[in-house]
Amino acid sequence: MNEPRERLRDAKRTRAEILDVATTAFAASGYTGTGVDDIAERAHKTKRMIYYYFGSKEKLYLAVLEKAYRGIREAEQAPDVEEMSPLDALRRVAEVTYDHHLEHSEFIRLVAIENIHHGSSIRHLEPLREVNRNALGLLDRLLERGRADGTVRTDVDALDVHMMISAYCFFQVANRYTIRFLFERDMLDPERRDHYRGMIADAVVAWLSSGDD
Amino acid sequence: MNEPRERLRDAKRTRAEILDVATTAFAASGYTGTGVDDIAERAHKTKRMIYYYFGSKEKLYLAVLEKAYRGIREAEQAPDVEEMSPLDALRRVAEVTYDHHLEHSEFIRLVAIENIHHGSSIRHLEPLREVNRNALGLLDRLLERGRADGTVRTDVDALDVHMMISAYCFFQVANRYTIRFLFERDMLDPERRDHYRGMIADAVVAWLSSGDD
DNA sequence: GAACTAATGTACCGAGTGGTACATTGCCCG
DNA sequence: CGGGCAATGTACCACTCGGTACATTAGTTC
Repeated sequence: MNEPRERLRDAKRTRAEILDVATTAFAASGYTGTGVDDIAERAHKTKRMIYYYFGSKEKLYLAVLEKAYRGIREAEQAPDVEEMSPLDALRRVAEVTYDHHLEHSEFIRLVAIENIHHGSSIRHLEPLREVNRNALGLLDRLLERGRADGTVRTDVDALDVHMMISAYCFFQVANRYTIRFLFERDMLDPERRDHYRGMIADAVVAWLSSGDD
Repeated sequence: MNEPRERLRDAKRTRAEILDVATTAFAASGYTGTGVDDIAERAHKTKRMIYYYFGSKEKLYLAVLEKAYRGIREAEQAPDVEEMSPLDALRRVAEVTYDHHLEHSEFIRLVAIENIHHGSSIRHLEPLREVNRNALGLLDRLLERGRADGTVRTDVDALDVHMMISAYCFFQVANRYTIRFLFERDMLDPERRDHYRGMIADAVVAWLSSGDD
């Protein structure tokens, strides 16, 4: 019953709302394609507020990028796979990663945008490196177990596997539009989702369980 | 000895030079990130010429996109694999596709840019659909042969395979910058090229030769 | 070589955009 | 309750950028 009364001036809320709208806007239209005025209007704030809280368009974009990256890694619920066999676990990881990507297309678009700009912004987000490298820990342990019991090939590391899986998921989301136009197939069609999830899972398992001699 | 004398006014050459510079510029900085003045200057032409030959920035970009797409498919030297076993042939296709992507990063960036813009431009390039669908013919024949002799799983089609391979290659090129920063690994390092080429080749073969029952 | 047009150069406009100066008002604290 | 500052509103600037009007020159044609 202690609902905090709706205040007209709420720094934290204002800042957060701007950040949310900015995330959507940048993801939708790119950095240069998004106007500060647009963001202000869509957030029902004035442009003045954006500069008050973020200082510049560039810094706002930086805040968006950082929050998106942190959010994605946190949301990445490490599936409980420590009990499973390495290969079963890797299959599971592939499946979870697939769903995760499809549910966070906004983040994927931000990554694409950042790469278009040669990573000029992410460079300033040093702390993200740690966050990201840690994300490889789970894969690393699974591969190690698999190598130990002879079920997983020995010539690939955690990042290799991560790349294989992410590439597949990323591609479908990021290139949805050109694919749909050129091949008349919507990769995000819910009807086909099981098929595509199964594809990467099958590929990863088959690949990793095939010998490297 | 009949060198055509260097003319000061050469419509075809001027147009072609603008198109080349524009391709590089758009690929490097995106659509909104590239100014018409920049292109003009770097092509040693005047802005006036761009409008004379292309009509608008949008139409220039469209011309760039079309030329890039056509060029990439033509350069796609279909490897001579009709004599090989289906699986060997598919391995070869994966390897060739990998190299092809790495050598045409400009094109890949244009695709990424186009998807950032929701494919709003490629929509106007109807003829490209035909070109692209034809590119699947080779894969289709290989899969058919493989299914016939029982070496290839039956639950995937040519586009599925194309996606698997392209996704992997595209990802490494398109996301080079964020990957390099976050994981301190350059996916385009020549020293690792054989490893990464082998990875997708192994994965495709292992995947397609694994059963689907 | 005169005439005609394709091809090019120059100078400018108007809208949009990132950013800011200055005024104002709600909220908390004593 | 009233002062003081955090938070917000308004109006504006400087500049970029896509696009164009108009003048000019190189090539071609007869």
